[in-house]
Amino acid sequence: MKTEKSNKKSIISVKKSCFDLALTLDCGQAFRWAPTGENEWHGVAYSRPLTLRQTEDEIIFIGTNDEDFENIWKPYFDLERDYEILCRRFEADGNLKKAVSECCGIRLLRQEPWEALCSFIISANNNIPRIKGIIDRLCRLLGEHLGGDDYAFPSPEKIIEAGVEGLAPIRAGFRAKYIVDAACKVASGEVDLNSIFNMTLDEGRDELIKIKGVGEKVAQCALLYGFGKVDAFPVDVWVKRIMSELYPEGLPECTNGVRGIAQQYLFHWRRTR
DNA sequence: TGCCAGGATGATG
DNA sequence: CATCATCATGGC
Repeated sequence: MKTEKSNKKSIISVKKSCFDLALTLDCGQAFRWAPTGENEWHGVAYSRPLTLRQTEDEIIFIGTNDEDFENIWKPYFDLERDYEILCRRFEADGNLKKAVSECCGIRLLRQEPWEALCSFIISANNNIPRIKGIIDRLCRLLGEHLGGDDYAFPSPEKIIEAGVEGLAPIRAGFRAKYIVDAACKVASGEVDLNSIFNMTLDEGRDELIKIKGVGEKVAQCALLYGFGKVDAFPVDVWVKRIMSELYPEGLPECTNGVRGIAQQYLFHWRRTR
């Protein structure tokens, strides 16, 4: 992945290689990106608004600067990982080869731990369009206004301040009390998110399921999307079907160490057919 | 109307 | 250890 930086107007572009905006931003791993035009998307992460545009052979980052690109967006879009090689690896398996042929271009997003945790608490027994709606209302209600139509993801403190009753307008249903419980345990340090970066998958899972509403699946999603643990393996209804139909003996060898990324390809491939 | 959606929980067999 | 009702909401 080569990076071309232009000195003018804080526009940065990267060579498009296994990087498709629609696939990456709308494959069920993040919920705060929306299309704003032909091959153009806008969203907020780490309290930074960003617009992205996709051309024939490159992805253009609009509204950022060199520092944020290096510190925020490079890790966020997993730009250091060679997805060409990864896709070759996956092609060793017949089913994954089909998924890669249709979904090559998905990159695994490294989101904020707290936002990823909350997002997947909200995802419980829910569908993607409504998850997006609830998170959007949550950010508008309690998130810092960043100008324009952009809001940051609210801090645990703001959510505690609102309480379950205060969250009523976001219409999260039974999940509201889980969001507040997560906020309390994170704010008090009972659950230390930063320490999870240095934990094994099992240790991280045990830490996260202290929170009400966080079970095996939500914990694995948080580890995968919020902590960069690409071997975490969330199993939802779709992946459950894939595993019982395609891999009754377990995942193939070529997914070792990056099971979460393989899962993302399989999940999206299966869900969109 | 009934069913489904990136589930967790507590009770029951 | 496997199964089940319940939790609330919007889209179809």
